[in-house]
Amino acid sequence: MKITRLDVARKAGVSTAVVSYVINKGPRPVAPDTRARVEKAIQDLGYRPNAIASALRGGSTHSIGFLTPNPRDPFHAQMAEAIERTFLGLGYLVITGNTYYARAREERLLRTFLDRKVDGLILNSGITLASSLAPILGDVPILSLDAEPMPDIASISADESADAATAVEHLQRHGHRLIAHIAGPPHLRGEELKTRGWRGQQDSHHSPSGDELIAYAESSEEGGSSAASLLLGARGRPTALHDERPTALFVSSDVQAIGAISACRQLGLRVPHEVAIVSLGGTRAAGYTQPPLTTVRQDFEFIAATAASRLLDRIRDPGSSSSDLMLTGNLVVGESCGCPPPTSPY
Amino acid sequence: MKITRLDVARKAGVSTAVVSYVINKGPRPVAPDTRARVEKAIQDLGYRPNAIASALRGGSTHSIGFLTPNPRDPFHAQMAEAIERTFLGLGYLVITGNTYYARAREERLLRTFLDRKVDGLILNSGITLASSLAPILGDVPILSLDAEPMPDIASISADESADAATAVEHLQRHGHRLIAHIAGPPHLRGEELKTRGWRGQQDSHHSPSGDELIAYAESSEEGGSSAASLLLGARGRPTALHDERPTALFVSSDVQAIGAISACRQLGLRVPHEVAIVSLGGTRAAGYTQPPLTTVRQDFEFIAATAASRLLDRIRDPGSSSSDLMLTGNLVVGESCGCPPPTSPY
DNA sequence: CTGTTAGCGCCTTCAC
DNA sequence: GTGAAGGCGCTAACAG
Repeated sequence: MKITRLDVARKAGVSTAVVSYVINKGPRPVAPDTRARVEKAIQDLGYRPNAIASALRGGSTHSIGFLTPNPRDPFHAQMAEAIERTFLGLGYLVITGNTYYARAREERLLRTFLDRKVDGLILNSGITLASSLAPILGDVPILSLDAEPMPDIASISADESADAATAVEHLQRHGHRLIAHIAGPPHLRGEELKTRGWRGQQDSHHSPSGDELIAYAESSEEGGSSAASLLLGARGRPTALHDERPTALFVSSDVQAIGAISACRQLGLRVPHEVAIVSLGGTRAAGYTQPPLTTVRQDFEFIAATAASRLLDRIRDPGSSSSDLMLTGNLVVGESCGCPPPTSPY
Repeated sequence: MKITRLDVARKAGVSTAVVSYVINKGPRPVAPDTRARVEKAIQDLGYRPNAIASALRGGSTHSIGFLTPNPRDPFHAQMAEAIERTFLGLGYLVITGNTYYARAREERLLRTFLDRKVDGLILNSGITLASSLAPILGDVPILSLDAEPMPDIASISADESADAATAVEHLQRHGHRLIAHIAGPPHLRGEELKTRGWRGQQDSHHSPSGDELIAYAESSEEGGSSAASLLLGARGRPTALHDERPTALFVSSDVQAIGAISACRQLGLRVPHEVAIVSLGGTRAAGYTQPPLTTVRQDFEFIAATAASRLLDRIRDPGSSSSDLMLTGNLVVGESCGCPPPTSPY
């Protein structure tokens, strides 16, 4: 039942080499009629080359490994989607591994990817690529989507700090001073940068930016919800410096913002009237909250396309130097910040 | 730079066969001290077996292909997550392909999976597995998560029709008669079953179930939003039979329900007071809408675990007969149906 | 233009 | 308990 190249060769009355030449369109020319015979034999037999054997022989696997932290977070889900689609379009299979920010999983997946000889790696796991992993990486081309640039690893990332400033500034324009911050896990470089952006913008505006205005939480609805409860005084917790309630929240991710809105509602606080919210992400979900979120959007498709072209460049020419790219997002105005709804078309 | 088994053998002063025995714990015994020497050599050299070569030799790839239709839909995203996690825990790499309900993509991914000799396949692509694909499938063990049972393919699926009835019945208990239905693409078997469940439940309650109460839309926020606008008369469309507005919506998926809520808000209709909503899914997102969704939840973890054990059984013993399993979901009561909010814990 | 053939790295039967 | 060797299916260098 299993057809090998030898079967095709026999049926077409040629050698196996010729079959290879036909399939790979090279490296040697094949006479048109011979080619036709071979193609017919392939058709008739329903022959499919064995990708495993081909890979072993030294060809590439035409696959790349992709480490992503959390498919539940729509931000990462959309990124993953764009990556997968882009690479598939270019003939590469993307093998995705979810790390859930767990080092053990990250390491395990990385090993599997390398054992399977992926042609390249895209890392977006959010975990610092500590030196402990360096030795196992070998010389596979790597592209990082994390905010942490590493020597000899190309990277593309959002300019978290600038995006944070954009978000906070918008809230300031609405007149807010006491802008609290729902942050992601602080050990993640990207999250740290967002916090830094918030603080910088608040400082330059002479507005408070103390630690008591920050609540750290994981990037999930639940995380955003409990962080918001904390900051807005669910349990009547008075903030150390200011006994006023924050009038606005700068939230690290859309998904946390969804949780935060939910928490506000439970606390009886109206968004945006009593609490204004701006988040970072720009996922599709942001358009469907009540009220719609104001958020800073990253262009996933562009990131994926750029990632693909840079990684494939390095795969083709491993000697090419690695580059780093930082992208600023665009503010997408919803209503959670206090801006008026778009006038209805009716 | 690349270490092969021969290097290990040399360093340990044994033959390559012994190294194999040590690595695979068989099929021949190895003397304890020899084993120790080999293990040390492996350590020292940082040797990793080449999974490609191993697969070619005839071992398995320890990978399974997974076809999922749409990672943007949290329902499928959560399913995918559970599948990935479960199989990784069992030592299998899951290679996920997104089909977006496109036959061409489905076929292409399937081919790639087979060319790469995955040990098994999990299909959740939502597309009818037409006979056109049968020939390329060969004899790989397959488990389908689609609602359509196929001969010789094991399947696990939600009892869509029963779940739909559960949802509709809950709305009926709230006193609703004119319950419109936001349906998914009707060519998908699962969607058809949901519609059937809605109709059956309405009929048995002597409530209207005509086609004018159905709006078909893709499973996305946008789809749910426009379908809701249609049904609730955004453009003042009067329904053919009833000039009253439906008082409730039975929605095929959580993500559509999110869009529907958003549309209601834009139409100035309050949920649940003017429009009650119940959906199918039970995703995490359902808990964070305003108001929280009432939805029928499927147990993703259980489905994944069962899928894994059944597929792996078939991989180990290809002769074993295929079975079909249908699971009913549980109603998770939120507030979108009209039920009162849980009393606050404060 | 086409055929022959030597491996890629691994597993496993067979001999010792 | 250990070693030698064939072969999985494919590619590409080398001959013709």
